[in-house]
Amino acid sequence: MAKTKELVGRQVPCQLCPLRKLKIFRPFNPEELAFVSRFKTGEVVLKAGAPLFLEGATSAHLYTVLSGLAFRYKLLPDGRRQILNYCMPGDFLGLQGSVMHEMQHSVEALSDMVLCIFNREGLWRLFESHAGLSFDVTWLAARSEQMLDQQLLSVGRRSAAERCAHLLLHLADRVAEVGLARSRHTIRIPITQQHIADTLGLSLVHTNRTLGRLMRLGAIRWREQEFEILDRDQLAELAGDDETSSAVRPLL
Amino acid sequence: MAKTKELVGRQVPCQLCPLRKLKIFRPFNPEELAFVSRFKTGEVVLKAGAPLFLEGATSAHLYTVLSGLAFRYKLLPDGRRQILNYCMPGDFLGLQGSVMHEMQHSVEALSDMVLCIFNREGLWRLFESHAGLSFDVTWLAARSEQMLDQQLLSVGRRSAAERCAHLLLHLADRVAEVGLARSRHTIRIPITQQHIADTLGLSLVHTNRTLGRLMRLGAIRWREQEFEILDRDQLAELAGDDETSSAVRPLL
DNA sequence: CGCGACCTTGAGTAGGCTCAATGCCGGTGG
DNA sequence: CCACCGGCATTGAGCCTACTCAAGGTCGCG
Repeated sequence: MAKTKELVGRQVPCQLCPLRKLKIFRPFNPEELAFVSRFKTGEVVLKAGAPLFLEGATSAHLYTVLSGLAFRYKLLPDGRRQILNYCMPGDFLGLQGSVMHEMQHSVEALSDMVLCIFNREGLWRLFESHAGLSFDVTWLAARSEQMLDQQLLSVGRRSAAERCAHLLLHLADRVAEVGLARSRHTIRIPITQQHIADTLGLSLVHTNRTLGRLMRLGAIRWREQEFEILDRDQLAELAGDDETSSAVRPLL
Repeated sequence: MAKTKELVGRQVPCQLCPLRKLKIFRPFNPEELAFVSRFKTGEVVLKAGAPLFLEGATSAHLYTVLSGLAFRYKLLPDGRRQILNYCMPGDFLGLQGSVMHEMQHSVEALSDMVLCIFNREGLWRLFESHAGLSFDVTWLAARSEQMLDQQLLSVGRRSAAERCAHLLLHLADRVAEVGLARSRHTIRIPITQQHIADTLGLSLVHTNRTLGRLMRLGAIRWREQEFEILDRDQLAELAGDDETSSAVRPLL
């Protein structure tokens, strides 16, 4: 049986973290970098499909995604699943668990991933000693709240086609931000239509038909677990409201 | 013309804030209280229906709800509205605006309200000087993210009846937490069925019919802009998943 | 070669939507 | 004092979006 979760000792020192080179992340001063480096206790490697958090469990850890993708979701008792959002490199995970008693959502790897591990006590020390970094943590929390707001607007008030258009644009933008787009509009993420459906509050069948319609319109291309934006303007028009929220952000 | 927004100089000193007596709020030590008191720059009085924030505007202020209710919402260009959540006494508003460039959502008073005003720079001083309070701010952000998660699950995956049941329970619980329930289950909040509809991603007509069904089941009572929980168990059963998240929380 | 994961398509159903009209109530102006 | 109006709840009718059930296709893998 293949291991799905593997713990690795400290690997990349934060100072050399490849993510920091991206201009989307604000530069840290050496002192901050040193602290974050001490804050980090190791790395985990996750196989695609493996759980990182499970709803109801308590987690002593915080993570920053180094590479790979994941999604956050909740289940209803009868198995209906709602995907809340997607986690990309640079995202900081597990704050809810560190701050509340137990996890109120689950997280599952979408692709193989590597994550930095921090622990709760470290978070407390961070607040005690580094106002700037504390502010960063809060900033990140506010940002993810914003993304949830958008998602809620979509699911609550947009039609199926609008939702699809909006989600695909949003995903494409986020992927591009962290340098994962192979070209300007070609996105390769290991996502199935079932994921899309569970993200948008639609059924699988209807999602398939809606994507099919978008394909016939020439707006996108879909080929086994990967999609491509062909006509960004058309999608943006459909989506209605194209908030481009890509602001420079901290990376813990 | 009646004023809809009125600025008032400092009124209640935080040490005497009536909200602090509620056991749902964690006790602050005198030093913290003193700081928060300095952080506070005044109060606003809002008439029901008046806006507190408008999407796209920048706001220099943060607020804590002292009394009254509000709701946070987003609009689509064509006017469709999604209510994101409700704001109750003790809630801390405007963090997004303080932390990002501009507001990505609007807030409107549901009833007459009084709010404490803080300003951005104060927030920064808070982070610099009070690790505990900074942590509290983050805690509150994580909590509201959690509530959004729940709401998203509801809108994405629950049926109309389930959504209504869940929302009414949720509102009743929150109102009771801050001591606003007139009795164990009688909730009096100035909410219309249009608000419910916009919260749940349903049409007004369908919301009305669904509530009507709940009324005929004897689960709730609805009388002009106020409702009452008659059969909590039945509602909880319908809602499926009754997370009672009422944890002791900070009050800024 | 069979199986599992995923995408696709058809057919019938139903949950939820729109349009439209009615009733109630409180406020306002003549 | 009454007529009118606007905001809110309610109900009927018909439609359509999105759902369910079901089957079939492709591809990769053991």
